[in-house]
Amino acid sequence: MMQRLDRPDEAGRTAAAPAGAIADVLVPLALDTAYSYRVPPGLALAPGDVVQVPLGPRETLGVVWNLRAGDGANLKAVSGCFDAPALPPALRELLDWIARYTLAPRGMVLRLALRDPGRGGPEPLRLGVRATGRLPRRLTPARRRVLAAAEGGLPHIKRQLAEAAAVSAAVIDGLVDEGSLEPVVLTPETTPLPDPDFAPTALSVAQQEAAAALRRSVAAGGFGVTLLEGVTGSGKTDVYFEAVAAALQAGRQALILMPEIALTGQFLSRFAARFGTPPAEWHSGVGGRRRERIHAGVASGAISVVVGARSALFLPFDRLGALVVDEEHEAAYKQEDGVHYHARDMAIVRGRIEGFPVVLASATPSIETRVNAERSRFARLLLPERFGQRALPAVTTIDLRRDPPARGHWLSPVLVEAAQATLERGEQVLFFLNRRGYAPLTLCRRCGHRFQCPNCSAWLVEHRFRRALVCHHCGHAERRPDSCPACAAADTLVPAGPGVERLAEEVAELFPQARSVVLSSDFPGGTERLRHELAAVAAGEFPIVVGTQLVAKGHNFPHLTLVGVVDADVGLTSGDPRGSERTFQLLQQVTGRAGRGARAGRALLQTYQPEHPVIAALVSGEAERFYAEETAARRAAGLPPFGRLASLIVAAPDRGEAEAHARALVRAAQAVAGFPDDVVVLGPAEAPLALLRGLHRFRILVKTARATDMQGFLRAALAGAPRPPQRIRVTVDVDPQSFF
DNA sequence: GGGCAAAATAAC
DNA sequence: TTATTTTGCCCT
Repeated sequence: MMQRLDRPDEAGRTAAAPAGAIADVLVPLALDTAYSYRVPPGLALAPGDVVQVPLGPRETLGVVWNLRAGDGANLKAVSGCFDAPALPPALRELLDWIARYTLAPRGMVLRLALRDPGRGGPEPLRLGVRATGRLPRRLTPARRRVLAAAEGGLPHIKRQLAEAAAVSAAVIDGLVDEGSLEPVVLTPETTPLPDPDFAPTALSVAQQEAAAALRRSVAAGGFGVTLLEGVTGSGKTDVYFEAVAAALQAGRQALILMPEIALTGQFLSRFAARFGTPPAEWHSGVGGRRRERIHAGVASGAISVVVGARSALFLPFDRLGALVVDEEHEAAYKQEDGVHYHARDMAIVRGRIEGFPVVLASATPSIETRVNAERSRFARLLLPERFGQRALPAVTTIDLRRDPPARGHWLSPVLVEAAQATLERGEQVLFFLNRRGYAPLTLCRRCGHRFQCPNCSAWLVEHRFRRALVCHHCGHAERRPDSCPACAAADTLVPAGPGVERLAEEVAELFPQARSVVLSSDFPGGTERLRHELAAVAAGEFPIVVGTQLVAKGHNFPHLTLVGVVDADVGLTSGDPRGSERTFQLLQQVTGRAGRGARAGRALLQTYQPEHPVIAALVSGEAERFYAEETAARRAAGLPPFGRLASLIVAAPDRGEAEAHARALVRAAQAVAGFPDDVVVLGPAEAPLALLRGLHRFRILVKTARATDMQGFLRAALAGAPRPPQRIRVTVDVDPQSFF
């Protein structure tokens, strides 16, 4: 694995500078500068090589960022070079760019692209068998079938050959003993490459036009961004598959990015149906050896298509010809710890550096992407209709002021009646409520005490199944007491408001004869069982589904014809600058789940504010109007994508300390930059992971609409701040387009 | 000033 | 990130 000094250079490369060379090596630590090392004679190095270098008293991994002449007599020497694929120049350029843009140390950005080479050792050799042409002494019918299947002398995997010949593995072993088959080592390249001409999909006219446009831009090569916008069910996937096919036909590679949650088996088989083989899969669940294999395959070109979550963006592709960002509006593309980056934006940067087209696909694009399309920075392709003449679900509101639920209930009689009728027709109903747990607030009906998180300002949410009060902000959990902690009265605690668990209780009472299931991210039994239940829902096993936003993503439910949104106002009043956009996207996706099977669907939104622009847009189907209004509102408020925003995040184990330091930083920033109104403390910044690590985080929002150099501003703010007191960390997040 | 733990800092 | 150095705090 390691090419040590005492071993000859197996790759056979000649040493770059025999007179003596110096390598500038970047190590994956919180360091911004590459360190210089002497290249020992006999070690052939090239920029991008993964090397081992001494660092202080230990040895560490690094990447050669630059090579230059010089004897480097006063420097430590590079210890060795790994047999891992070198980082292509364009990828190094991307990493430098991201470091500069996000103000992260270059070493931390490098970390994103390095996955411990050498760990796990070499790939275990897979053994296969190959026909030798020698006949066995006795030729039985079973043996005849095996030899027929193995004809041609190509190597076969034992199990697959046995299956193809409809015999047991014992027959194969027998033939090996006879010398008719010989064992051979299978090379990893035996994995078939996706075939762009395997099974082209029949496309609608609108799809054909969009696909042709994408094919043209991929075939022409060069950088460009295209927004592929299509209502749910319009067949965006089939269209961007054609972009992937065009890249393959041009002899190039393709990458499809998806939010991790959308990467389902359903998607992979769809890909296999089009290209004859599933793509390489890259996400947090892919571990060890497989990761390394994909890494190497991508670098060598043995892998031509990868489908992956945001980190796949840093794979060492050499010949990328197309990059698709599916569900581009998803917040999951934003990395919130370590290096703060938005994978969609960085995908575009990679496209610009390497010169290939980028496709952003969504039924509900983000505001910034729509603005970029309107300003012609992105091309826009629209799929306005559902595939196969299927109508979009009719969306109507239930005005809760006029048709309120019965006391202590949450479902309006109008919705209950519609659900009843749907169930009688043998169709499926989804009650959607984006609130986990039993009740969002617990209070004492004697003294009015409300349970609040000790760390955050949020209320504690009752989870009846777990018998706990949980903070959805930071993960803090405590046992639900029997008596009020404030006034000590017993049995006076009451749940206020509904969560999905409580809704399920009401549903069971209203429709006792119908099987129902509750689906949310805290589903008991973990991801495995959850996936199983989702499949059962898709198969129509549950007439009633009660679910949170989890059911809005990825899965297709062909039996679903009625979606009842129990509280359409959730998220509209939260004060989040992206609240309207998020709610619109979520409800559009959820209501779009109805009527994707044989029968038409409809959706009912329970709301107190039917006239709200988001609700009105959903009902009228005028997405365009929503985008126009929201864009105008953003422009007026100086919010993204019009205001330039960045943030400093101040973290410390102690809440008071973190806040005090955040305020000190704001004062320093104001003094240095002199825009008193454009620096605001927001906080506490939610960050479940940070809090699990025992850190409280405060976010300072820097809003500079004027043509100020954002980076200069931030550096000045940090430089002018008092020296950070002990145990406080400040991280910087520059993200003008997608702040929240 | 010793002994110990926590915090700060250098790493080519 | 990790190993080493410095600082802070309690004690005698």
